[in-house]
Amino acid sequence: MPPLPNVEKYGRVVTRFAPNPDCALHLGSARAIILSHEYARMYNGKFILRLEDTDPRLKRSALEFFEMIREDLLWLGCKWDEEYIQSDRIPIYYGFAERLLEEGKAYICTCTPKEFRARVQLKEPCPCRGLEPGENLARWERMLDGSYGEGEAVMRVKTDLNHPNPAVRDWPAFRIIDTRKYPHPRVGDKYRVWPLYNFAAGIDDHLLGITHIIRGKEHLTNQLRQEYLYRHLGWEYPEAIHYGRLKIVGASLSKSKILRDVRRGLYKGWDDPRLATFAALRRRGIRPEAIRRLIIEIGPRPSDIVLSWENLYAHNRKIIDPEAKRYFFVKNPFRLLVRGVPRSFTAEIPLHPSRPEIGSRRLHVEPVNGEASVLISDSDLNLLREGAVIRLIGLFNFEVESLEERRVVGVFHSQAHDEAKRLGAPLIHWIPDGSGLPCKVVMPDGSVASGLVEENFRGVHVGEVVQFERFGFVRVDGKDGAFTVYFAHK
RNA sequence: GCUCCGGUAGUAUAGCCCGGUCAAGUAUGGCGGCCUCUCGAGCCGCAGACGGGGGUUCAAAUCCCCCCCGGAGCACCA
Repeated sequence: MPPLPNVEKYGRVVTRFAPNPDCALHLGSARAIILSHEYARMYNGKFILRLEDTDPRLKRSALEFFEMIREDLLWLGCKWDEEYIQSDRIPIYYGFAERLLEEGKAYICTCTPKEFRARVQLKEPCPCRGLEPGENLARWERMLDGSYGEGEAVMRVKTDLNHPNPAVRDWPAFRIIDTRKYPHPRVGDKYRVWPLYNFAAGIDDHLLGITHIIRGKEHLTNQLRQEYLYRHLGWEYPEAIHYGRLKIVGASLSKSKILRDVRRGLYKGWDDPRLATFAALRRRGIRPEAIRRLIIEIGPRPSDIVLSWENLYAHNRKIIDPEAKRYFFVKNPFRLLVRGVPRSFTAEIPLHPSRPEIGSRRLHVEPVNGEASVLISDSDLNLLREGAVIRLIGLFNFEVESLEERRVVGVFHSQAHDEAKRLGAPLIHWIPDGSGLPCKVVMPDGSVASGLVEENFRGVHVGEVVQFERFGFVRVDGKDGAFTVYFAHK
């Protein structure tokens, strides 16, 4: 990662991650989290988690997300040194509001948004802008005591009406929310005047001693706005780094969309494999370290990017490949009868091809009247042309005799693997007929593949990531009755 | 429309500030080969990019201008 700017100016680097707990976290937040955490770690600094739950109405936070966010951060390996929740800090914001009002640096505006916008477009002040501090304080009191209803008054921070960007002119800092109608999940209707993002975040970044803000570039104009607040208060704005927007092919990283579609039941939950939430990635067997490496590789550049899933999978594969045990999973089992099998065979196959020390698994085939029956995946049927020699991995080679509607019939050819090599015979996986544990594989697109996994699979524990040979890496999700695994990637 | 930010191979990233060593490095993906009793891993090789146009300069991915394209913001959201 590139060095942080002006580190020497500050005693200790302090970064923060400041989400609104209104949805499950997803890959889109990964940059803010991991970069902030990683930089803090790199400079031996401090990483703060700040929950920004200051909108009880439109982007309403929910208790379940507070906890989900903490879980995700821990899972990602981003332990925070301090935690703050903005709904606990309302009186602090009120204090600064009053100070600004007293000093004539903010005013209470009772114009309608439309009126205000029209004026500010023309760089003209609204009538409220010239009010005396006394009157402003009185109006502020009326906001607090309920004399003003929702939408009837806002506090605005004075900026520059000539600012080229109309969006930074006298921006709103507090608004009224009828919390009896829209109670806040943590503090109910205790407050009816709530700070807006730029006020709360601006105040907190200073108060918490944040030295480096790492956030998306959609906040670029927010920095402009907040700089006025800092000037009013005599503070110095921290270093701010704005990274570009991150997308990943085929997944929506829009909180509101995810929220809506989960609520609608389009998805099975926050960890539906079609989602790019951390919960979903976790369930699929994506390791946090893979996400961390990916994000660090991407860095804090300001350009927008569209990630390919392969970018993530490649990192993950490097992590899980050395530890994933190998098993045979036969998707949509199809019967293969091999005639002329001279005796019984036991295949002994290592649990991991490059780590023989961790042991092996055995599959036994007992012919009846010289006929051995095994199950193979229907996806291998295209390899079985009449006359073709095929090797059943670890077992023996056979020659295809005939393809029937419900089974393939072959004849024993030889046992040696070398013989298969010599003939260039394809290798396919299999399980003994009559064995196998039912297993469902939940794919990233939400579809489900089913089949049988070899009996040796019985010992795996939930959460383990294994490789189904010639199929892909999967994470064991459940083993009550039938097995359920989630597909990670090839 | 206005304000701002970006554009290096399929994807991601290095280089850009401080022009030459960049006929552009790396990872991943693709292709080919080797190896391996997996379509995994590993090894070797191949193909693949400076958005376009001008200018400055002995020399430009790097500096300047114009254009094109992409994105963000323009909320009593965060």
